[in-house]
Amino acid sequence: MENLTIGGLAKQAGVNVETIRYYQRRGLLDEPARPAGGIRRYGEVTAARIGFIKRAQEIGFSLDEVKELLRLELTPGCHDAREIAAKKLALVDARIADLQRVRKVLGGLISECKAGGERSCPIIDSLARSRTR
Amino acid sequence: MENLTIGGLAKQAGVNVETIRYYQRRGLLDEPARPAGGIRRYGEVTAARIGFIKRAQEIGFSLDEVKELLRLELTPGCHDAREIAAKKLALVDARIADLQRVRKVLGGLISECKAGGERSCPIIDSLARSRTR
DNA sequence: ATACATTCCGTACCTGACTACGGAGTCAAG
DNA sequence: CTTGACTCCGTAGTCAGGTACGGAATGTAT
Repeated sequence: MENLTIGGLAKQAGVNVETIRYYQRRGLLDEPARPAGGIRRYGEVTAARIGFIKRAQEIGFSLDEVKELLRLELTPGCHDAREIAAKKLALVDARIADLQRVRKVLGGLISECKAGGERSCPIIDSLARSRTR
Repeated sequence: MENLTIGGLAKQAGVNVETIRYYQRRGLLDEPARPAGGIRRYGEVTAARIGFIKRAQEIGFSLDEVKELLRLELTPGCHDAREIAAKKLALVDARIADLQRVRKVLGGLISECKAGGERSCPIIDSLARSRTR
């Protein structure tokens, strides 16, 4: 262990070297000490941590939130993590609702458009008029 | 008409002055000629155009797409606008599907979290483990 | 020992849609 | 005629999450 260079770590974790540096700057990963003018070495633990970050991102957490979750990893209890997740869930729900509204408008315009003759475009027309809803 | 200063236009259209300038730079609005060292004047047409832009943005078009739609406003026929809208609809659908997947994961974690005892947090645990499935 | 590959480090650049700033010019009111 | 508000114009900063660059140092293979 502690045998990976930053390049090896990046390969292992499936991310760009620059991304690792970026996470270090952001405080999501710490930088191991540099042995007297040599190069840093990393272990599996760090690779796992990057995995954690990436999985958390996938389910919608920002890097700041991931940082918080990583902090919580060390503290016992579930409460704070649950709160963060619940907040995120609410945002996701709201975003879905938004998009479904958009979907409806867009779908409506498109089918109007298909139905109509060639006179003028309902999509353009609808945008040109102030919203009647 | 053509009696509004940029500030008045901004107020009328409900946007920031800087936003109007920005739209001009982006080519969504044209800049009226400046009368010999004086200040530009704008009319209702421009306010309506800004409304068009804002409505199009609301239903998810990017400024580049809006620019395209504005261009299409002048050409007869519906085909191109419909194509842009259909592409956008597909993206929206895909995004909704993504978010619903996220929603499910997040909801699952939260309820696991509520159910479990105090031993360790299922949210953190799940992120710490490489994804099963 | 000489290439060549990597690392280190700071800094700049990218996307999208703005927002802010600063100095100079212009306009309307008092 | 001065004050204050507004416009004009270019440039720079913001957010997130990275990516890219460039020069110096270090590591590795031949």
